[in-house]
Order: sequence, then C-alpha cells, then structure tokens
Amino acid sequence: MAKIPDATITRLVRYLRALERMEEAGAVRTSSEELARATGVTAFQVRKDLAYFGSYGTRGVGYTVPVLRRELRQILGLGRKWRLIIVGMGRLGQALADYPGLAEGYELVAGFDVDPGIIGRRVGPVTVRPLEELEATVRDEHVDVALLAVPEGQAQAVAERLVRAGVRGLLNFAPVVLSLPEEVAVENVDFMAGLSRLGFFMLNPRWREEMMG
Amino acid sequence: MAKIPDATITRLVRYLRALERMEEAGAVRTSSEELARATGVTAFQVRKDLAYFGSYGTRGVGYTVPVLRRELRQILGLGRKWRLIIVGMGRLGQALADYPGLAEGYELVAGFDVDPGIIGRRVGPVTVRPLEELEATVRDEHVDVALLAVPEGQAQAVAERLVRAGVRGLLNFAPVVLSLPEEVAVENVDFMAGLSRLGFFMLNPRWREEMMG
DNA sequence: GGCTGTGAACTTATTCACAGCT
DNA sequence: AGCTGTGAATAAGTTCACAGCC
Repeated sequence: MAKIPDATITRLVRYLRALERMEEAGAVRTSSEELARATGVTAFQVRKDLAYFGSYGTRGVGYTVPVLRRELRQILGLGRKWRLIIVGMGRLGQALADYPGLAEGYELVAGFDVDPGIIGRRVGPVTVRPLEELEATVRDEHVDVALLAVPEGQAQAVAERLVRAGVRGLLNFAPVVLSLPEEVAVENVDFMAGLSRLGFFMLNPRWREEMMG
Repeated sequence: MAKIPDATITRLVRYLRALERMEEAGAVRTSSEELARATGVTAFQVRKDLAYFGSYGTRGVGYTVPVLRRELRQILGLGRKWRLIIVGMGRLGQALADYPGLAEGYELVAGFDVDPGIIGRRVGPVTVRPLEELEATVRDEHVDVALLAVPEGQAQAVAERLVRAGVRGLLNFAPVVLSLPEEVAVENVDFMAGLSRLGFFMLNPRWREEMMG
C-alpha cells in the first residue's frame, strides 16, 4: 500500500458528500467525470485518489453510487460510530453539539465546561458536565475523540489531560499549535487563519491567479 | 515575485500569532529557530517562507519582533480593517460575532438571519438584521468580506447574492464546495472534514506514520 | 561566529496518456 | 466504444548546504 497524500483524504471527504447527495437524489451510477464536477477537481484526480485504496468501479461503465459510498465511509473510519465529547460548551461548543451532521458517524457522549452557569444545562443530546469529571468520563464511556472548543490559553493543558485520559483523536478549534505525542491524531479548525488567508488573497489578486488557477 | 505556495500563507498566519505572543511577553529579538519551535515547522521553512516576500531579518542577528510582526500583518492584509458581515446568526454565527480575535483586523458591520426570533437581537457588537437588508447593507456599508454560517442547503444561493451585491471575500462554514466567479476569494472552514480525517488517521495509524512522520 | 537569505537537490503531489476491462 | 486504473512525465513544495552579511 502506497503513500497517500494528505490532500487525498480531504478530497475523499468531499467525494463522499457528493455521493450522499447523489444517493438521496436516487442516482445509482456515476463517473469520475461527474464526481469531479461535483467537487471541483479534475477527473484524473478523482480516479487517482480512489486508486490509492483499490478498484471500486467498472471499466467502461463507472461507479455504483451506494457501493462507492460504502467503501469511502469504510476508508474514512465512518464504518463505526466514534464516541465523542466536546470540551468547552460556550457558544461554539453548543453550536457543535447541535450540529445535525455529527449524528452520522459520531456519538456525542458528553460536553464539559468550567462555568457553573453552563454546567447542568442540556444542549443538543447531552447535559453539560463539570470539567472535573473529564477523566472519569473518558475512561468509563470509552471516548475516542474530543472536540476542543476552549479558549486559546487553556487548549494545550486541556489537550494534555485528554490524551493522558486516553483520548486518541483531537479536533482543535483554538488557534494554537498543540504539541502532543505522535500517536494522537490532531486536526485543526482555525477560522482566523482562513480569514487571514482571505485578506492576503483579496490584497493580492495577481498572486491568487497564479496560485489557484 | 515568485509563485508562493498556498501552505506558506497558512504558515505566515502562525508565525504572526507566535510573534504577537512574543511581543506581549516583551521579546524584541527572535530567530528562525525560535519561530520554528513555536509553530512546529523547521527553521529552513520559516526562512524560505519569509524570503518569498522580502528580507526582514539581519544576518548574524535574527529578526526584530515588532518589525517582522508589522511586515506580516501587512502581507496578510491586516494592515487595513476589512469590513465584515456574518450571514446566518444561529449559534455558530453568534459564536463568531463574539470572537475576540475578530476585533483586530476586522470590523464587524452587521449580522443577518431569516429567523424572526433572532432578528433584532443584539449579539456581540451588532444587532441582527433581516436577510432582506443584505444587498443594501453590503452596498451602503462597503462590506468587503462575509462569513457564511447558513445551513448547507442555502449556502450556494446566499453566496451568489453576496457576490452580486459586491462582496469580495467569503469564509464559508457550510460543508459544500461553492462555485463562484474566479475573482472572489473563498476559504472553507469545514469541521466535518476535519472529523472525517481524524477517523481515517485513527483507523490507519500505520499510514499516519508514513504520511506525517 | 552566528544567523539570514537562496540556488540546487530532493521529495511529494498532480497531470497526463494510454493500457486494460466490460 | 467507453470509462476506469496506473505508470511515466511534469509541476509543486520542502529540505538542505552554504554564500553573504553583521
């Protein structure tokens, strides 16, 4: 099994989303061409990305929507329901808890905060627990992943607690680079970085053309 | 001026954040080595990234924190205050409106929603306006950028309205690939994509090693 | 001596052309 | 004939070694 570009995984997520829309619309058959149009990449890229993992289509025909969808869910680890907690139940944490897409692929186990005004409140499918219960919950409820929605200053410390408690994956919303052991998977969702990139591209349309085609 | 890797811009944002922390801590002088440690990249990379834009350091000495900070702010378009609106003032939109980091570099002009239960409510520095006022506001208040925090199904339509009204940059929080004219800068903040990547890495630690070192 | 700035080597990722099935 | 799967070519991005300057 070859080395897979990081960007390929990101695109896989998009293909899956496109396939889900197609299946909802009742489509059974699709092609690299159609997937490419739906996701804004080239057909070459679609085929190459899929080929890293196997052969899911039929030459001369195309792909079967539900089959490819199932395979992609498998590859992306959505075959099983990951058990998930949210740490930091401010407005962002609450927005995340409510997010409908979470339900497929993830099971929200609990939310945590330090603010007594929020603890005990019911948000989406969970009741907010005090941060002290973090370790016990991770252990007893077999938590796999944590969404980290705490203020910047606390992110590193809380992340370390989570890892020590046994969490294997971390989605970090704070604008800091967490330093954690290699074996923990970390993804960052940093919207301020996105905003700053916007500023750059708006200021430098010329570079934008060169860079993004 | 050479072609600048997309990833370089993202790293520039991190360097800037590190510099701001250093300046707060009273540091005056730094080095590529220190910036590298603070942001989790190599010192080579730091120097290369900066070199795309100019020479901001002194050989044998290093960089002057406030100087480099100012230059980076300039490059990233934070030299001026972009005028910004938030479309979709649900929990996510509200969380964004409250975000303290927005204040530096951006001026939040207004928030919009269709829900009569939210319209008129004061959130952070703005009062929520009805979506009908979108075009007039963009025009009259000279809005540069919009944060798009509406449900997936409405993202494309609202984005088109925004572009037609004259918005030049768009930060999209919906998990869809927007198709818009080339000249509009678009950045996506898709946390579900991040979650799916986590799933993949947790499922395939072997690949993760190969991929991320 | 020390640290930046940069051309050259290398590594990774994307594009392409076409062979291989159906 | 048509569309996938893939090795080879090209392009992009990162690492490195060292020249240049303080």
